[in-house]
Amino acid sequence: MSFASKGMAATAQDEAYRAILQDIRSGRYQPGERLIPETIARELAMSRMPVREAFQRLANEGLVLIRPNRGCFVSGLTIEEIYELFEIRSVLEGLAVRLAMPRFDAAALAELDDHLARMRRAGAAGGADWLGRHQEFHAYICGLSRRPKLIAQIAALHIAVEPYMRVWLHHVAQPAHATERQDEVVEAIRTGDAEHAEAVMREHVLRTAPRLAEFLRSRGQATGAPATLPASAQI
Amino acid sequence: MSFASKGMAATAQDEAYRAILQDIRSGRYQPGERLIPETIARELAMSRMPVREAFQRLANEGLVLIRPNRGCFVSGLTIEEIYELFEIRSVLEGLAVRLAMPRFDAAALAELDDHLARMRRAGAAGGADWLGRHQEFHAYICGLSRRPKLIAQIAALHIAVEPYMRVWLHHVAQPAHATERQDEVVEAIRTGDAEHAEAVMREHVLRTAPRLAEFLRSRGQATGAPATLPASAQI
DNA sequence: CTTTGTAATAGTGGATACACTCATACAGAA
DNA sequence: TTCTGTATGAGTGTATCCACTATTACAAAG
Repeated sequence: MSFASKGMAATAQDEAYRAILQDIRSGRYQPGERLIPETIARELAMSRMPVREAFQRLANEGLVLIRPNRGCFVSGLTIEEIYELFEIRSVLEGLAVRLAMPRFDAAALAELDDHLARMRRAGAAGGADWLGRHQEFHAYICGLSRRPKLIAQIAALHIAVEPYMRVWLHHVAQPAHATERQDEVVEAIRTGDAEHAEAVMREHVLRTAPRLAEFLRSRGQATGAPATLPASAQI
Repeated sequence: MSFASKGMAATAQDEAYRAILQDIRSGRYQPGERLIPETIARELAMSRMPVREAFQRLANEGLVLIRPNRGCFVSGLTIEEIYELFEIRSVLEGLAVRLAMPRFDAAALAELDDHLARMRRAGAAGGADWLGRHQEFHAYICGLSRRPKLIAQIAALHIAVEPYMRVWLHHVAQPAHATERQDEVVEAIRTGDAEHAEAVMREHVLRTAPRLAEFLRSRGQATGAPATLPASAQI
């Protein structure tokens, strides 16, 4: 399983949330695009109200920006913000792998190898679902940390950059799946040294950022104009 | 400034959010307690709708748990969950201080000393607002990282444990403000060694967890019964 | 042609209304 | 007495409605 939410939607609001999330992740709704509750409500055969509440949730996760009285916009990330998300994810996934270390027995290591194989296969097959496999790989490691909140936060970070990763992987000849070295992570885990695994994971996560940034800069397009306020922003 | 949100509430929903948040942080609403929209709405002189939307936001931040068709409950944290939050915060604040390092000039260091002094003063005066001062100290350091999302996440983590910290500080003879060594953090920052400062900050944050946990265990009370689902939970 | 004021319209936030779910209390059966 | 089924009421989720805001288009004045 990757970073997709499980279970069935119990409520209309939940249904709306999943639908919109899906459309943002897939890129159907572009950064900067305005989301009109009425339209979406009609599409999903419900009223505007549950859609509004779905907007709230998405806004809290930073995927959408609600400007009071102005509407709801898919939040575009600046390159700096993308960097920031990678920085945060690097330490969180570092923590996750460190905490997961005691649970890497032979079976888990075998599972890891399976994930590597699946990723390689997906990469060779054109890379269409490489991104999903890659997320599954990370999700599996994080899952072994047995820290629900940590896992949720990491998932949210994966999702936030997903649209950008998607265009990157789609438009570029030698994207991540050719050059990323997940096996380094597995190798580090195999040593059994938690500190080392943490350091390698950090490095691994961070490595993607500059390359993605460079691509987005080259397209000039990275930055969805309206800056995204981090919802529960404080200080 | 500590981890309080700034600005005026633009919308009723925002007003509700702030009011409820405040009451959870202060402990007026106890973990496990059920929040009834109608009641709160009456208190705030508005309808139940903006209150519901505030619930959504709070649920995403993990402060409240919405059970479909069952109502909204202040989420109690188990001791394990509290540990988890400290773990997460330790790596995030470690990252923050590392990124902030280049901005610690003489003026910033002086400011830091001011914060230390304020904390000591608050501690000596009985500790009533020590917690606030302590949060301000951390907020100042994190602020210098210039990473809005990172700052927001750290703030959310501070807030989540705040109710527990509050009872601890209130009920215990020698709480954090007597024994915590914030000066170690400042010392580490003064060395100019980013890696070192990160390590010390991590250690510093983690140190509180076992003592808080012990207190809560002794009261038997830590765990608000209904487990808190991490909102955007995935995998 | 540009600028500024105004009207029309689309869209937002909030209040109310309604149907359905769940919990509790109670009555009747075992 | 205990168990089970039912009724009742509180509370939730969604739809609809209304008032207000913002934006746009357009017209009049410079």
